[in-house]
Amino acid sequence: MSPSRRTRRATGRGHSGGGARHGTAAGQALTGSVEDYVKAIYELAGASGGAAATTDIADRLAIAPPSVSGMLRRLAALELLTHEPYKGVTLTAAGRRAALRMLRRHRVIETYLARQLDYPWDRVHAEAERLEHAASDELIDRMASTLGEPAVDPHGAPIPSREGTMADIPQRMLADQPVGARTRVTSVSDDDPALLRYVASLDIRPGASVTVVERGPFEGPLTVRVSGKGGTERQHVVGLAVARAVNVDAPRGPARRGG
Amino acid sequence: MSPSRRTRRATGRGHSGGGARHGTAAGQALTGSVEDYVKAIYELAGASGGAAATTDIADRLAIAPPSVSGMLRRLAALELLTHEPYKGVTLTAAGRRAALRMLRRHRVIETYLARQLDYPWDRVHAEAERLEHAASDELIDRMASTLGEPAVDPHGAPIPSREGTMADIPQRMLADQPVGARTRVTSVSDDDPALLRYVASLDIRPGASVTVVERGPFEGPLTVRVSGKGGTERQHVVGLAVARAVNVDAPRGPARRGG
DNA sequence: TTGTAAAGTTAGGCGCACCTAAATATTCTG
DNA sequence: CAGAATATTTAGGTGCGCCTAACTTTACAA
Repeated sequence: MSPSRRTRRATGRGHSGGGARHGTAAGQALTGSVEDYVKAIYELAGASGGAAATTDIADRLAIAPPSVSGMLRRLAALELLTHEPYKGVTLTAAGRRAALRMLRRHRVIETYLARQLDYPWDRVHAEAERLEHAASDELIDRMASTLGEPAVDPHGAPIPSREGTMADIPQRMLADQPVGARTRVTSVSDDDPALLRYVASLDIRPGASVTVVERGPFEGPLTVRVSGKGGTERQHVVGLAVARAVNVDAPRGPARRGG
Repeated sequence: MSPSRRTRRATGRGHSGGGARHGTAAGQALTGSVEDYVKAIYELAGASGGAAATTDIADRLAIAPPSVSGMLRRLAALELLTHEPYKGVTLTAAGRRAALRMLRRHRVIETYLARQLDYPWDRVHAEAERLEHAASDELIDRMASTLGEPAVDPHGAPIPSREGTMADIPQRMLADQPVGARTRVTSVSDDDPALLRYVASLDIRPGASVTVVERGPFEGPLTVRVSGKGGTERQHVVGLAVARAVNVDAPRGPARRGG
């Protein structure tokens, strides 16, 4: 068994340690870390191509700011973003492409887990967070195809297409809606399972109608009326954290009429 | 946004760098590397608890022998194996448990990909090789449950149970069968996609009947008669690499009668 | 039994991705 | 506009998991 060994190793990895784990077909092979950074920056800066701050990235990835500083230098060298020291970073076209690819992976996986494997709403995120780095493009596409190319994930977030385009659904936080506005829930932020479970227990899900009935003073809690799919109508008082996690579409005409 | 950061980071990762990526519920949290080593050693040493050689491990993982030496020391510290320097390594009970867990993950994923996502036979292995490290135990169990707790993977290898036990199907290589023996294919080694495609093209799959008709001299090629499921009967000359990748169960009575 | 080939180990390095502590730049506030 | 608070970067360090080169142990054969 001796000659085969040298041969195989000589063919594969070349020289020094560390490095990328697996190929991804699109462009270079990115590590899981790089993928996480790019996705986080995209989510912070938005599709508009704005800048993201070091501290915000650090916060989102639960990493110390100096570590982020160092990594940003490497991401800039990879031409995934431009870095103006002390100012912030902006994704390049390649960076946005990489980010949208990860967003697609994440959301396709979430949708697949929920629909095909009966995963509960609040657990798909954590599972997808790990699988999105390990799945091949083929697997993602097979999942999407099995699901009939879904347009949104279980939390209502739009799924980027295979080609890397995403519907730009205008999002506004429930927290910003005026009293009396009748809105439709488009999506719910998915990164806190406990909050997600709580929101679901209030029947606040994509598609539900929510009307702001009252608003406490000094950024206080909101009283909202929720019309679920089954015609149910309930009223709740929710804190700002909840109101900020819920995104709604355009107001659907003033709800109040007689008062 | 400043106070939340310190808090979150202080809660999570503690101090120094590197380390495990994600928890696995069973025992400690093992890195992907550790999982690969343990699985490889199990496959080399067999369920019988034999010893594995450094070079063989290195060969199987496509890693240089000194790297393996170093890692074995760490695996020994984790009490997953015992290491007699210059002799070889033997998995402990914990090591065998960890290996069987990985084997289950790998084979459940392979089966799921093939049955639910129409993955071709020869591509499930590579995909599973990456997913097995990222999937949670919950996901594996949901997959297995969806499939009706399958007993074997697409290549015929037995799937360890949730509790970590595996049917010990006696395996013998087709290459070792005597001329005239009529055997049933139990499994086909899955790590070489090209070989797998070739074997499939000969209708040699788990369940097929194979009779050794002739055997070339000096470890030469074998002539085999293959009876597929559809009652087809074909004859092929296969090389030793193929004959060694195909495992068969007990001979099913002598096939020849008048000869 | 002794000499050599093969297998295995030690020694010394490297890149990645993280860390803390300390310096520096920017932004707010009085 | 000075000083404080905050954001960011530099400096120096760690463990992991790999590498090559060189050495040691073991196994086999003359």
